[in-house]
Amino acid sequence: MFDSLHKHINEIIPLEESEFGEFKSILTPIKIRKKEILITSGSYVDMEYYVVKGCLKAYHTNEAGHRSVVQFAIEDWWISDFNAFFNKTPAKLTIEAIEDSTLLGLKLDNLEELYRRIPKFERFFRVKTTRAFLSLTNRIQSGLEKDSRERYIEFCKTYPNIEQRVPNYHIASYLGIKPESLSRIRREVVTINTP
Amino acid sequence: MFDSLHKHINEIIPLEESEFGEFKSILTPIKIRKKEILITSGSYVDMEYYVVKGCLKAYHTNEAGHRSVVQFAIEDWWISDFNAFFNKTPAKLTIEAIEDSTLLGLKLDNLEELYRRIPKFERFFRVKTTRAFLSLTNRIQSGLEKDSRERYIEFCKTYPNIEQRVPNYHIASYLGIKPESLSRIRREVVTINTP
DNA sequence: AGCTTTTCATAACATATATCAACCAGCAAA
DNA sequence: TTTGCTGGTTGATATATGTTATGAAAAGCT
Repeated sequence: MFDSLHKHINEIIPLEESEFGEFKSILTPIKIRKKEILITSGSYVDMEYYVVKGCLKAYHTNEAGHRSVVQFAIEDWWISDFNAFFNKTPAKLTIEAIEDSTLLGLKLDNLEELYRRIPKFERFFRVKTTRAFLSLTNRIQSGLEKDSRERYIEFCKTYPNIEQRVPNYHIASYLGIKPESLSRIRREVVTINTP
Repeated sequence: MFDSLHKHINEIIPLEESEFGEFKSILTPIKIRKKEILITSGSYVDMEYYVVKGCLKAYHTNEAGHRSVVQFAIEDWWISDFNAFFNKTPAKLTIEAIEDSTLLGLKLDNLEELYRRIPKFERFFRVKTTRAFLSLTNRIQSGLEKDSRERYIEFCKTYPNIEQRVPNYHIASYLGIKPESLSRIRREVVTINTP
């Protein structure tokens, strides 16, 4: 249950066994079935979640009722409505399991207490957040200068494991296009690659 | 010169005078004139920069030579090619002054050393990075679900001080549209607001 | 002041994507 | 078996944005 997380942290900050033990003690294991809701839009968000096993999506619903997938998460990723989590405001996102999933929940209060007790964790999360920030800058850059086909191809290369697991209409939503458009793009891309 | 930065940090982490003194000692004051290049695409990036006074843009140039503005920076913001800075890889962005500017440069090595000596700074930059991450999630969400007009209006509301200072074609580029499209949008928006 | 460059605006036409509607295959539930 | 649901595809048309070209006002420079 905790092995993948231990490894995940150790790749950035080597930990004593006891330090990881302290971390473990503030985590809440959670099981969630496909289609169940982890975070409901409008509610307060007291945890961020590490994905041990499974696949989830975070989506936003606008005034017109249209949904956009803001984030996917699979094994070894963190997911939450981070805005709501860090600012203690009501969630604007909904988070739903795409597959049966196993998570480890981490509360903000416990995290801040952990930072005080073991500063290594402050470093770990600084590094993680920096990397997350950098990957968002890349996503924004793609959105600015690439057309839909290029973004789709890039998505397949960057996240082959996600592309295999989630329905195409979720990917379309993540790319900011309609499923019909993605279908047409896929037809062209597939045709080009199969002579 | 250092007052605004001192205040900027103190709003997140109250510092002893001596702690800020240590920070000051690793900063490099830099003056740059309008249109001068701060970071050249392809070069290595040894600093991130705090803007004391002025206005700059970070843009990416694609294979076809088209440029997209990835970031603006005005007083109290940080700017760099953060990907190149943190990963010690060649810059993919160009950073150019839009106005004569005064900056404070911070080297990665000095920053990491500072983290070891005064852990408060690790906390400060964790918090700053978290906020930067959150603001990028908002920008991505806007890109997914809003059309160009809405994104332009949102930009004007969020960054009125930037909208006043930079030419419209820079804003168009930041929004991922062509200046001609922004011109059309502005005509409609202005018409609606002036009966 | 006079000249050049920058910035913004406009128009006509081209293209990509959205929209709307219909359809189909696979599959699970009844 | 039928039924309904999910995920995907296709076609006709509408709309938004890009492209190309032109011009004019504003700003900067000598």
